[in-house]
Amino acid sequence: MLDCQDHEVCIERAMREAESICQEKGLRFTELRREVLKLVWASHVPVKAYDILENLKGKEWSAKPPTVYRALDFLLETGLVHKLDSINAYIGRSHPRDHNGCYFLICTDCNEAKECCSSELSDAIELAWNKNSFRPKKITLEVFGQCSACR
Amino acid sequence: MLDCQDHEVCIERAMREAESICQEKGLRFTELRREVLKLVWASHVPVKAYDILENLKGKEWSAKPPTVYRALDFLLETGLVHKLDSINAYIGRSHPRDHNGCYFLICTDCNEAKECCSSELSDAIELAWNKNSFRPKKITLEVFGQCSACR
DNA sequence: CAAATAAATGTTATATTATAACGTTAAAGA
DNA sequence: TCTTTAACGTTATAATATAACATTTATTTG
Repeated sequence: MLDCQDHEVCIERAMREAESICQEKGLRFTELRREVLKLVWASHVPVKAYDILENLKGKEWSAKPPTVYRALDFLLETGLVHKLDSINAYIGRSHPRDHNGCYFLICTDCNEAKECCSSELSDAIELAWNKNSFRPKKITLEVFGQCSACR
Repeated sequence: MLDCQDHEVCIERAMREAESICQEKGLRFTELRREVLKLVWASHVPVKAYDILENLKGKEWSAKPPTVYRALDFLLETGLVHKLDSINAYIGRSHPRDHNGCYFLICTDCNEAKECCSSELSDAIELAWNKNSFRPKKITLEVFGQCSACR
């Protein structure tokens, strides 16, 4: 369980931040993209693309796979959502303005995913790359285990 | 480019180590599993399951998807190969006896993947989990970027 | 050793995840 | 307003992976 008291508040904060980020960057935050982001934020549990698809169909949309994947691509590029590659699922980013040193702790019991930012960690990672004279572009760091509430 | 002078030697070392690990653990290292491991080790570039499938068909095997996925599952469980979740590809593990603190540096230019072990890194990671009182079971850490030879 | 059991593989079918390609609509810029 | 571009609709299909059940091969046990 996350320390999110009222998830409605959580969603609204995320939507407001998304609005302002898109405005700043001159990006079009369309109805569809808004709706998909809301569906991703519907819980703190990572969601699957085809679940979003089903949910969109329940509303007025004529949704087909590309509908969802395009919206997700936009949200990923903008840093508003994160894809958990190891489970092919998507999760809203709590700190969409910080693009570095963030990773996810995914509880295998309750499925909740918590976004964490740690500069110590990103420093250690950077140090390790330097040793290998490797120039990192994208880091995928996903940790599965038990969260504090589930043990 | 990796500092592997003669890849044949590299493959043979990996196969010998696999043999002895399976023997120690009392696991059956069958012809099929051997062949799949060889195909994974054919290069230092991560390979796709369906490419292995095609290669198996080129030999005497009656290979279908489950043929390959089962063999890969065995090799994954035994720690002989690693799955790179972000690209759905498989790579031979150079240090199959060390199960911790290992990660992969994948060059987006030459596609080569290098296995790295760093205790500093795994310590930093562990520290971060402790802060979140999270008990990690599986860590996926994949770094994409440019290797030293490609810059 | 032979029978029983378990493990591995064969086989068919299908589920899941994702994208290509092209047409249409809506928005932004000139 | 016209042109251009970006977003979305639609059809089809590619890529990745597993379920379920039959058969074969290896191991264990009586």
